[in-house]
Amino acid sequence: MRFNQAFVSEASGTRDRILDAAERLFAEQGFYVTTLRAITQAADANLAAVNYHFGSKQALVIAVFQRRLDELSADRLARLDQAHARHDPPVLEDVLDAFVYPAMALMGEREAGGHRFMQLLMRAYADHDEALHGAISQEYGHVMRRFAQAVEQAVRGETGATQAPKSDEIRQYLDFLVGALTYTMADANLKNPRATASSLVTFAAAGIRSLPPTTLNIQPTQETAS
Amino acid sequence: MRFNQAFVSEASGTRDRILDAAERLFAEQGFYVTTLRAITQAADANLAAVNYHFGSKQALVIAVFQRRLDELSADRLARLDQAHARHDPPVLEDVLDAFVYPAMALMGEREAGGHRFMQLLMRAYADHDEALHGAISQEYGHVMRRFAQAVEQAVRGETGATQAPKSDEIRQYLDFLVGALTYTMADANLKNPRATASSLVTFAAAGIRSLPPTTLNIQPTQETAS
DNA sequence: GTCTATACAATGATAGAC
DNA sequence: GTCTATCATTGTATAGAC
Repeated sequence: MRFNQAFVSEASGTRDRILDAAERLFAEQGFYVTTLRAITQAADANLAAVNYHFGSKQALVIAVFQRRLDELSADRLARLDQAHARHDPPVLEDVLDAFVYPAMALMGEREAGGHRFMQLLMRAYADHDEALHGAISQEYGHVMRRFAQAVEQAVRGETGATQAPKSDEIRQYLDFLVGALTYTMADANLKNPRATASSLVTFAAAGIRSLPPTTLNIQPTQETAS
Repeated sequence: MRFNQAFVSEASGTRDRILDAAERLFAEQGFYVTTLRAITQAADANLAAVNYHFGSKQALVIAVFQRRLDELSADRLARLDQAHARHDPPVLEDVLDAFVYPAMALMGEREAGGHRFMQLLMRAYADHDEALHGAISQEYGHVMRRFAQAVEQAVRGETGATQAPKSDEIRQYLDFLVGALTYTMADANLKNPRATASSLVTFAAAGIRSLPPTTLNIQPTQETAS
């Protein structure tokens, strides 16, 4: 429904200019304090252009967001494919690294605006904004499903057994990983992202391996001392 | 500097009414969308009363926040003391449970507003608000230090060795726990908080136990399959 | 000291001309 | 598609009543 858009080469440059300016300003100042007037001024566009192209400020936020999120998801899935190619049942650490590394890579890339995106991700989850939350979980759902599948294969491959933890539990443990990752990477004072990401993979791998196989009633003794 | 405040029994009821109304509305709608006019109207107070008693909307947010946070911290520390009383070097799971349980308990308590507080916590970390972030980390810092200490004792007690993982690494792994906890509990669709909290303790305990002791150069082989 | 009424600048959004 | 003009609403500040 937007054929003209693809036809004209530099047609609606304003839309992209607004998108770029918004991303930069959101990263520098955050959603709330960044005004549409500041965005349009930086983009050399008119105030009303935002509402024309995106409908609302919230819609602009989602648009800016989704662009990065697509990038992140693509990077993760590519690395997951690599992990699969390396070993038939993938190594658990490789799978987790495929999930964690791309997020960490965002930290160093852009001009000091990497961790801002993680903050935006946190805010997206914290917000009651159903539209934003829905847009993210739709994209995220697909990725998470593939990673949960890969983790299940990895765990089953390790034990050599046909039994593996239930999918629901694996999904939950992946949620733990997402939480730890998002929270940690959102820290503005994070010193060594690379080392932190590595630690997180070790941490999560140990946690996932602690999952008991399905329908296995034998449990390790809880009492440890004295 | 506020002696009259303590003297008069029901003196400034408006301040508390505003605090209560703000908490409820923030929980229901979030920081951003909740206007001061809506708060003062719900509190049956005048608009200007907010700025008189708190100075600004941001200061009100912090005040609302700190009230719950103090409650949460006190609960956690009390349970940590219980864990210490149970075993001399505390059991790792007990320590982690002392940290996780109070947060989970918030979910069921208040009239469907429990998980909202966790969302507010996430939002606080996601926000670029330095004042809010500072107010939280100041309170949290003390608590986290005590828990890191307890975890170190627990791990050292398990191995029986005098060596334990470095404090910095333990602190980092606790950050992972905080992230996973906050993220998970902020989910509005969380079905079984109790079971989730239990899983999280198991998950984190395994992760922490995977930490290598200090100055130990021997590392486990990364290659797993074939 | 506590509270109220009122005013102010800035914001997101919209309508209509071009 | 773009722009100007305009709107209602927001957080905040002030003057003054009790």
